[in-house]
Amino acid sequence: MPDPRRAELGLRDDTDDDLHSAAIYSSLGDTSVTRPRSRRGGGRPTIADVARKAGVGAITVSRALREPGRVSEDLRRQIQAAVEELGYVPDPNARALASARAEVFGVLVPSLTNNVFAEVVRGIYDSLSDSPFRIQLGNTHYSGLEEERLLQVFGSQRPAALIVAGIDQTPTSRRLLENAGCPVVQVMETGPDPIDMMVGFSHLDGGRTATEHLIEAGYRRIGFIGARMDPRSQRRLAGYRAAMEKAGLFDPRLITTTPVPSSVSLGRELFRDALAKVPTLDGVFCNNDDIAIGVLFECHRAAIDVPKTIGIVGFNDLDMMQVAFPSITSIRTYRYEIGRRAVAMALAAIAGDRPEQRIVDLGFELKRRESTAR
Amino acid sequence: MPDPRRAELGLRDDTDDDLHSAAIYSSLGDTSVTRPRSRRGGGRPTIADVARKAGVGAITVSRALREPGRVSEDLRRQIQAAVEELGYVPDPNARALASARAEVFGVLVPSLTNNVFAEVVRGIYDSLSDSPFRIQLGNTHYSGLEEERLLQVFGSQRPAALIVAGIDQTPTSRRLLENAGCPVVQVMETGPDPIDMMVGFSHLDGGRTATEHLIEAGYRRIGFIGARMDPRSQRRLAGYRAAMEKAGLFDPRLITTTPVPSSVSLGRELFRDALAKVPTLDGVFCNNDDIAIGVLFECHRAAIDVPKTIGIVGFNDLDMMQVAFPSITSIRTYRYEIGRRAVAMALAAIAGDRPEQRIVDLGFELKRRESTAR
DNA sequence: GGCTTCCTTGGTAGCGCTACCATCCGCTAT
DNA sequence: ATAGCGGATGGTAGCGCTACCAAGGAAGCC
Repeated sequence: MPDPRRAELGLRDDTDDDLHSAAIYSSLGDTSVTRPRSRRGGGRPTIADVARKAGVGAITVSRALREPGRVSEDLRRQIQAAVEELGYVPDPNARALASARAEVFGVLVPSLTNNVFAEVVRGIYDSLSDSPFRIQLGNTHYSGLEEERLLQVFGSQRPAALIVAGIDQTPTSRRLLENAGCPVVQVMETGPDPIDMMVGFSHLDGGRTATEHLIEAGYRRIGFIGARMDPRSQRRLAGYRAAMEKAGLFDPRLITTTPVPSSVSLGRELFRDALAKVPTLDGVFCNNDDIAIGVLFECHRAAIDVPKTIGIVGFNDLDMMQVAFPSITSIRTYRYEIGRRAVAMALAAIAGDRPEQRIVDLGFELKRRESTAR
Repeated sequence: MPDPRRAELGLRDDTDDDLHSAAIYSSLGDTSVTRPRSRRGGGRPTIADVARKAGVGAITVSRALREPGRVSEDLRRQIQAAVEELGYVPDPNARALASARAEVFGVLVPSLTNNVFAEVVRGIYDSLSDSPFRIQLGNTHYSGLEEERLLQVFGSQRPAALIVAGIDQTPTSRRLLENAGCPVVQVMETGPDPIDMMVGFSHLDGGRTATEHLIEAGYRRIGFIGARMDPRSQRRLAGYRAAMEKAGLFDPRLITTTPVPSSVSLGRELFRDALAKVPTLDGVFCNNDDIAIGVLFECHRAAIDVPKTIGIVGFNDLDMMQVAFPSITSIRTYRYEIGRRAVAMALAAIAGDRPEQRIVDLGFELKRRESTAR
């Protein structure tokens, strides 16, 4: 257990120890004069300790650890042995300070609990787990201001790469990203004007595809139900609108949205609102799957037949959608893959071979299921 | 956009600039002799720049930023002005190196996508967003070995505090945590032997309460359905077992588990297995809400009446449970609050007033709903 | 008035590491 | 042989910041 007193008093408890150690050193006629155990460090072994034990220069230890190929095998082995014996672990802070580059990926997402971003983040973590890179995750809460603040904080660490969700950065955020001096990947969406690199798909096309599917299935009074209405939701709505207008079915009263964060219960409420507004509603394209599930449950509760009376389409295709009864049609998106690809592109850029394809569109897939099988 | 060539060649592009700047400085008879623009730093303003501009010593700037109370208001204002004019942001790496303490909270969770941990993490982030602390989030994938590895990595950064999920650390992990030299909070569960501090609740009691509720509602052949079966699931199962044995209803064939990660579709499959094994099954206590939702959908599909034929209880009480049709009884847990409380305790310990209550049990609540209203 | 005490401010010396350059060695080309 | 070259190794000098100590002055005390 960590010594409570140490933390309580805000003290580091090494002063005595180290005076002590220094005394021992000098009484042994050791090299304590040239390197008295510092009063400040936690007493953990440093690269100099390893170097001394291995009988080499500190810089050679540094090289053996970072670029093993540039050190002869003999020394490498000796150094490795010394590292293990001492339990040496490099100090990332010192490393970052000396090299002016931290082995850190900065990741900015608007939400931690939204399954969609959680999947992207998981892809990022999985891709980086065997690398020396750490991850600095920031939650912007869908706020441009918060994004700017976090970018400032992250930038001060000189990260190796930055991954940010979305393409609608504020001018300030954009400038911060442009001047970050490291690869930048915008994820979740594709767009015309990347800061550096992009991985995602077109939410507009997704919304359009979902809506066209409902139209083709014979639904006519198709509502759009959306919560949160972040830029990606807006583009799905734009896709919905485009499809509806093209079919001559558009009616603004069919749209029900709220800035409130999305949830299953909200889906249920919004659907009731929508039905109250347009009793002839015969289909809904839901902003996301949580909303769609809420709609489905409300249909059950109100004994509305799905897909006969109402057709339902979701967005993202969570695992739940294929299990639901009836199973729910949704737009399958590749969140995990987006995370993986973003890391792969960033790593390539760091390694020097920047991918020539700066914008990667991973697409989506319409999963037709029972909820629209009329 | 970051200069692609810079990253491509692995070069930093400041060499020319800085020779340049140095030349300008000296031609202006500036202080370039005492501080020629370094070749290495990114050319960003340092504390020395601020100090010079404000006409004070560097250490005073440092103090003004960290302990404003110890600097006169006059100087504080001057320094603040200089900071803003230069756009100075302290380098956290240099700070950590010099103070042997990084302003970082290390957080270890077994999963990033499991809503339960996502909520805890959200609580942690929200509690820390106005503090100077950054968060280092690690995903252990429910692996003790991975936890040890991450603890090693995190420890090398000298974090200000560590928050870890669960109480079943390996001996190595436990030793690493004990020697971390910072406050440690174990979250999600409570147990008898904290490493330092704990915030959570009793999963055993939760499992028992859920099961007792089913028994009281008149169900007899009550199954346990669980996926993943991490230590917390095991304890819920133990609670189930205790309740069933006490009522003389226990039968090992009623238990259906799998080490596979939990999901809604898995819930459906496990329920089918359970029913095939025990056709007289009349209730299920589900390891978590995803499983419960899967069970509910399968009941719909198979036209099994809930709650008449089968009673369902979930665990965690996601928002969805109250919206489902029928709404699903569940054990409400306070994940977000666990995250907040863990941070509050860690911050208190850092500040010096360690909470005298080292183990905080936030409890749970049985939410009775339609799925068990027989 | 002289002394202690506290408060404010600054100088110095690192924190642990790596960039940069120098050195040394063994080898090849002439 | 000897200059030239590339690879291996090491020394030096920081990276930007803060712990530690010292100094100076104001305020309080006898």
